[in-house]
Amino acid sequence: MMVSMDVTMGTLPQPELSEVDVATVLAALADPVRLSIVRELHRVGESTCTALDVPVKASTVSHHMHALREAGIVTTRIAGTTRPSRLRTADLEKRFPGLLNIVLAG
Amino acid sequence: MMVSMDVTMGTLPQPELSEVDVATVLAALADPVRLSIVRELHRVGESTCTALDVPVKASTVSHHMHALREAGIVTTRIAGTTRPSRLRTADLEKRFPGLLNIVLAG
DNA sequence: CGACTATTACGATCATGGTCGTAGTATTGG
DNA sequence: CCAATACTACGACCATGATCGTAATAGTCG
Repeated sequence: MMVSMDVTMGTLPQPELSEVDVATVLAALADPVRLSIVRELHRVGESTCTALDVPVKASTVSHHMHALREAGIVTTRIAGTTRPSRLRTADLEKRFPGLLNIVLAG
Repeated sequence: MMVSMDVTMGTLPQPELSEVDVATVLAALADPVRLSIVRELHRVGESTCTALDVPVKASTVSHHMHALREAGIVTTRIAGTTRPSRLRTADLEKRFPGLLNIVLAG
């Protein structure tokens, strides 16, 4: 068995939050499945697509995660064959103050 | 000529903002035309559908205003044949603190 | 290498909703 | 009443995107 050689894995491509406009973020959040994904990520901290408890197929979850990533809402790191994602809480709060709280409160 | 008999005209049906869920508001705001309507309403205070400077036909503007009204974002009063609308700024700030500022800043 | 798992890419289907035109309603003014 | 204006209701068309199944890719374990 190999010891892990590099803890600093890469992340999937994601935009600078300063370059993301409001319309993109709102459109990404205007979906019930994606809203539940965001809330679950906030609750558990980090999760892969298959571990999420949403009523759609895995390929659909991947599609939604892609949309959330392109909107700057989540960041996804590469860990072996898995792609754990988590909310970009600090970045979002700086760019859109209060937005995350609004979404999580609902 | 008749003097106006009743300044207290009615308003078009609108929901209590406490009964509006986040998904509805986000979906209503996730459209470029509706975003520009919201921003213009904030700038001029109040406006009718035809007076708004948006690149769509009047019937489409009416459709969008209907969506914004059902989402609790605008209130529309009845004034003769016109229907001037304005943002429900205070209600929105109480229900979704910071949301309006995020939208208007973009 | 081969089996298994996690994920993504791709194409197909289908529902949602943005847009328009037309028609209908309501109010004002002549 | 008649005309004009503001708006809405309705139906039609069409682009977008949510969903799925399948296939392809990549890592892990033996």
